[in-house]
Order: sequence, then C-alpha cells, then structure tokens
Amino acid sequence: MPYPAKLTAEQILAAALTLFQTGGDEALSMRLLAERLGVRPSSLYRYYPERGALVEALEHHALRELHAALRDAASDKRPDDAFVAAAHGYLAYARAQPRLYSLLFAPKAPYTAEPGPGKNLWNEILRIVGALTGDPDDTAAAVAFCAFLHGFALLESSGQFGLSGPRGGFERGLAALQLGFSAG
Amino acid sequence: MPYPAKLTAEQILAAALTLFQTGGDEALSMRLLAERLGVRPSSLYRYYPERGALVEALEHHALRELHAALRDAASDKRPDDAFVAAAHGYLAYARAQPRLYSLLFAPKAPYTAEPGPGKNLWNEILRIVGALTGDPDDTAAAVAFCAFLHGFALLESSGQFGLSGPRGGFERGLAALQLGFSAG
DNA sequence: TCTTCATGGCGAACACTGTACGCCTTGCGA
DNA sequence: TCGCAAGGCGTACAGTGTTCGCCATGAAGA
Repeated sequence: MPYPAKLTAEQILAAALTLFQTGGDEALSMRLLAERLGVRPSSLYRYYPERGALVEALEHHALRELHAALRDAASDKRPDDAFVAAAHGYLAYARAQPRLYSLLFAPKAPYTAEPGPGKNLWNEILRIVGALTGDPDDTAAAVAFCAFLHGFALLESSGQFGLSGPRGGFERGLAALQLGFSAG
Repeated sequence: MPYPAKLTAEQILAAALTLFQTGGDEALSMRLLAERLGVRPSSLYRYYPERGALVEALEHHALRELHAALRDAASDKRPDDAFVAAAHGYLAYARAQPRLYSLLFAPKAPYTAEPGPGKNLWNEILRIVGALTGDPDDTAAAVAFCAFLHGFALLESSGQFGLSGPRGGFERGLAALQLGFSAG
C-alpha cells in the first residue's frame, strides 16, 4: 500500500448516513458528501462504484437496526407479549428513523432471496409470529403481519393521519391480527 | 386568445401518464415529455409551473381511479362481501398500476385535510368499514384496514414476496381483520 | 540507498436534469 | 389595418451522477 489514505469506506458511510438522516435521498449528493469529507467527488468512487451502492449500504444498516429492535423487543417474552412488543418495537424504529425506514422496501429483489440482513429480519418475524400461531413456518401470517406494520408505518410517516393521529388504528389492527392468528 | 395553441394541459398530462406508467418517476423528464409532444421543454411551464405540479396531477388521477375501483367493487353488496370485495379491488388496482399507486402515499399533507380526490377515497373506505363494524365513523378500523392494504400492496409491488408469492398472506390478514372488526 | 510501482486523491469534462427569462411569431378583436 | 397578448422558442444557469487520465505518494525490492 502506497501512503495513508484520507478516506475509509466506513467514514464515507457514516457521513452519508448523517446526510441521509437529515435530508433524505435528495440530500445525499456525491458532491455534498465529498465536501463534508474534505475530498473531491470523484474520490468517493474508489470506495463505492456508484451512488446506488452507498444507498444499498445504508439500507443494510437499517435492516440490521430494525432486526435488532425487533429481537430486543421480543426477547424473553411469551408469544402473545412478544408479538405485541415486536409490533411496537417495529413501529418505534420506523418513527425514530423515518427516512432510513422508507428506504427499506423499495422495489428490488426480495430480501429472502439470499442470506443477508434482510433474510435475518424475515426469520426473526417468522419466529415471533410462528410462536403465536403454533406453526413455526407460518408464512401467510408473517406476511399479513408485515403488511400491516409496513403499511401503518408508511401511512404515519407520510403524514396521512394528520395532527389528530391514527386514533387507535394501530392497536385496533394489531388486536384483530393477534386474535385471528391465535384462533387459527 | 392569440392563435390556436399546440398544447393542452390534458395532452401534457396524458403524455406524462404514459411516460410515468412505463418508466416511473425517473422516466418522467420534462425534456423527454416535451420531445414526445413535439415541443420545447420550456413550453411546458406555461401549463404546469413546475414538474411537481405535473406529478401531483398524476397523483390526483390515481386517487380518482382507486376511488372508483373501490366504489365499483363494493357497490350493491352486503357489508361482509363489500369489505372483502373492496380489499380485492384495492389490491387489483395497485397491481394494475404499480407505479401510479406507489405515488399515492408519499410524505405530504394528509388527503383528509381538505376536500379533494383523497378525501373522497377516505370517505369511501370509512363507509365500507363502518358498514361492517356498525360505527359509521370508525376511524381506528379504517386506519387499520388501510394500513394492511397499503402495506401488502407495497410489499408485493416491491417484489418482496418473490416468485413463490405471498402464499395466502392477503386472505389470512383480511380474514383476521374482518373477524376482529365484526366482533368489535 | 536507489528504483520501481501500485494506491488514491485530484482536476476537468461529459451527459444529463429542472428551471428562468427574454424574444418574437402568431392571429384574434377593434 | 393596427395593436395586443398568448404561447412556443432559444438560450442559459445551476445542479446532478459519473468517467478518465494524471500525478504525488510512500512502501516494498534490488
């Protein structure tokens, strides 16, 4: 290796994360990012071949965080409590990191297609839901659970509920799913 | 009025719709749109002050179509059937127009804030859900219903279910919600 | 100690994007 | 016939992601 590098892939990612968290996708420009790092834009391409790779790295970061939030919320609880706690943990992460969260389910190859942070998250959800329904591989129930959580998180972060809030819509839907899953 | 205009706001919108349906947001560039219409880019600004206004018009178009799909699916049916039919109609529209649908719930002021196609859609959903639960203004149930539909539609269109499909996740969640709403 | 050589940041450029402003042809109303 | 204004045109600006060749650097090999 020639001489000490000014940049590190991790440094770039950290700066990109800051930019993305504050201003979303639009704020993450290669030029501004380079400026923050005291470097020219073209230098970034030595570490990330294109902007998309940087966004993908942010996405994986978010997947790992969301996974951890679910795991921590559901650990050491009985199925019923774990189910509800996981749902609230999921929503809490989406609320805490709205921009990162909205990055998660953009059109792409399914997370479960190959091993990675996405598959880990899915397995966690499958485990939590499976413990409730009794079938450890209850894909249908897990899909329905995900759909509800994802839809609620997005509707809320998009501001659709306005100032009056969702008015108990989350608890209402969660209770219905819990009832339906326990019975089935 | 001076002389016959080459352009019409409707013509522009129609061309923009075609572009958007085929290539999504990225494909809708003012320059390509102008080229399709045999006009220079700057001419478009006489009709739409900015690109965002054009996108907003597309969004309202989608809201009206989705509303119509829901109304048609649920009309002349008893509450139970209307609920299920509306859900399938919603999903069918999201499947038929994935790009337009994904435009619908981007961060913005809530549709219910003021009269318009968004508020009409919300009232339709409230009516259908209210007929099932017995409370004509059951916001919580309607929110939960929307969350589930929206989440499922997005997860599906994002390709998260892969080739194996959602494996009955839609019916599973819908049945649970229906049960929970009827009981409550 | 001298030479070689890959590393990594730099600079300039290209092809795009949305958008603003002034011009100037056009054709209707008076 | 004349004035007027609507509307498309041309040009330009600022911004974007990305590419490519250049060159200083500093650690290895002779």
